Amino acid sequence: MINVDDKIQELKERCAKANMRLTPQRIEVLKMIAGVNTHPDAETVYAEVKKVMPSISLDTVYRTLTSLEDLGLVFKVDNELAKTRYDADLTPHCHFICVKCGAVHDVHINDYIKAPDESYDYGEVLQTNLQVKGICNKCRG
Amino acid sequence: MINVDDKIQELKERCAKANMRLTPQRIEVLKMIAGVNTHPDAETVYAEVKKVMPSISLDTVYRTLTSLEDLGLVFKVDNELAKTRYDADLTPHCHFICVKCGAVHDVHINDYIKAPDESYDYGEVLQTNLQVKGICNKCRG
DNA sequence: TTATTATTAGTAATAATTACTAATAAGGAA
DNA sequence: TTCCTTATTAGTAATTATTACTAATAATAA
Repeated sequence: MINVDDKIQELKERCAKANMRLTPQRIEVLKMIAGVNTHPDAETVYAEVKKVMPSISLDTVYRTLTSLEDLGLVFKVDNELAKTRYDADLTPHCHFICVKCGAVHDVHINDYIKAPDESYDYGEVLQTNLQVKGICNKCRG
Repeated sequence: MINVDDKIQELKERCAKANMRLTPQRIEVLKMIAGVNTHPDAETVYAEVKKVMPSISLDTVYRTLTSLEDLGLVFKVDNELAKTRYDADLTPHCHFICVKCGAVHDVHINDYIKAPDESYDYGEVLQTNLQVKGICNKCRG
């Protein structure tokens, strides 16, 4: 599990560097995502943060998630489900995604490569795929 | 590139087995996806199929894509973009996704593992991630 | 403390996808 | 082939995740 305090410290530094304000909304949203391993969607983040900050709006959560992504503190977990899921753990790792309930679990790549069948206990594997993301040559000009 | 005729043949067999009707809409939609390597979204499939079948509706395209997926003839390419992209090539392979324009290119896994930097010429890599999809233990009961 | 302006709350708008209904046509039976 | 049954379709309305807009608020620097 990642260290939430370290994460908030990083938020402070990156906001300062990017000339962005360190708002309690940003702190709470990041704290929430970094504190769980469930890879929550925007609505879930909203519901959780609302408990400690009842005035926060859904719009702010969406905007904040985008800001945190721009700052390189969280990223979107690719999935074919309806809702976008977020992860604050930036160390290289993979995900097991249940296509039925949408649960997202971390998978440790080295263990998985060594013994895909025994390395974890998440469920029945239907498909494994590798995504490489970047900027294509056309877009680089 | 996959053989479109073989793909249509498979559609016939699977429809028969699944008690689903072999409609011209299903044939045209599958033909379109199988005939390109651009991993089109629903709207693009709609626009293309409309050229040869002007009466087709967008709703039918969406339903047909789901049917073809259920039949195991196409699958959704995971991406964090707004629109879902489809692929009819079921042989194990990976994708390079441009986070700027949304272009999706095929990447051949063995080449990529051997020499990630030289194996292809799609663009600048920002992130590589592996997704494992399946049914989690909870959902299996 | 004050001023500047990025950020927020609240709400409206957008866009992808799904649901609904009457009409149509695929495919089996006669 | 022709007729029937009912899955499927076209057209449109509804839904749902996400984004945009605006006036009010509050984080930072002077």
